[in-house]
Amino acid sequence: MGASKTDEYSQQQISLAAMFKALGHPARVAIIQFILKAESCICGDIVNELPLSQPTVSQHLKELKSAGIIQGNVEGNAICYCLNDKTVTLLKDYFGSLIDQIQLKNSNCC
Amino acid sequence: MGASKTDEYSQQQISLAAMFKALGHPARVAIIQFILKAESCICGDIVNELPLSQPTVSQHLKELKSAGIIQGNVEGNAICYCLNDKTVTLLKDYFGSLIDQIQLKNSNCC
DNA sequence: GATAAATATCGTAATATTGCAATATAGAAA
DNA sequence: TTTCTATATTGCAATATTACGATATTTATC
Repeated sequence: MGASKTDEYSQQQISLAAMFKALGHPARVAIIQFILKAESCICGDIVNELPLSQPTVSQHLKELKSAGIIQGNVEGNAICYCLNDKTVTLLKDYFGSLIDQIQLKNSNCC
Repeated sequence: MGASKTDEYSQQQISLAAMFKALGHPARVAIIQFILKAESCICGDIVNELPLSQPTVSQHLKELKSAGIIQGNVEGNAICYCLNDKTVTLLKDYFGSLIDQIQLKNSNCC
């Protein structure tokens, strides 16, 4: 097949996986880090920072955006990309509760 | 092309992305949650829990293992899969520092 | 050793991802 | 309205992922 059986999992599992997947590429990690580090988050600056062509960066931005991790706003004839605080909070909470469970259990039985 | 240009990123970006990628599938999120929830982490129990065939589950386990997120130990003629605390701690620290930066900046400029 | 049970690997089909050149679109400025 | 600049989309090739049946491997038990 090749397609994943997304109808067999909980909604929480699906969205958690989708957020992780969006972060699961070095270019996209680099984009997030750049947005955090830089003064501005203008698309063109991100393109200049990464070792990828403009269309490829645009595609990665689109993926981060459709996963809800970033958002883009028109700013003159450029686009300003920023983190979507709501999704980041959600991810932090999901991930945090996983970590809490791990630490409660000290669960390495092997 | 299709292959990612992994030689163009920092080691930290590459490993962070690899860990996120390993978690970026609902089946693998479900596996982690099951290992956390269940008393045991026997491979066969995971296979029974998931809506996937044994070979497919085995493949997902292999991916989690090669990303360092879980480890497997032989236990009789079964295999006991558990979280790898070291990697989980690493992931938590990486991710935590991302979150810290986000909260310091309150960085949505758009 | 032979058999059974648990897990891994192989082979392969279907689909998704990654990357880029070429082109399209949108807004600013002339 | 033409032109320039910034970004998005399209089309396509290369590669990776997902899934499973068939089969191999491993370990326990007889």
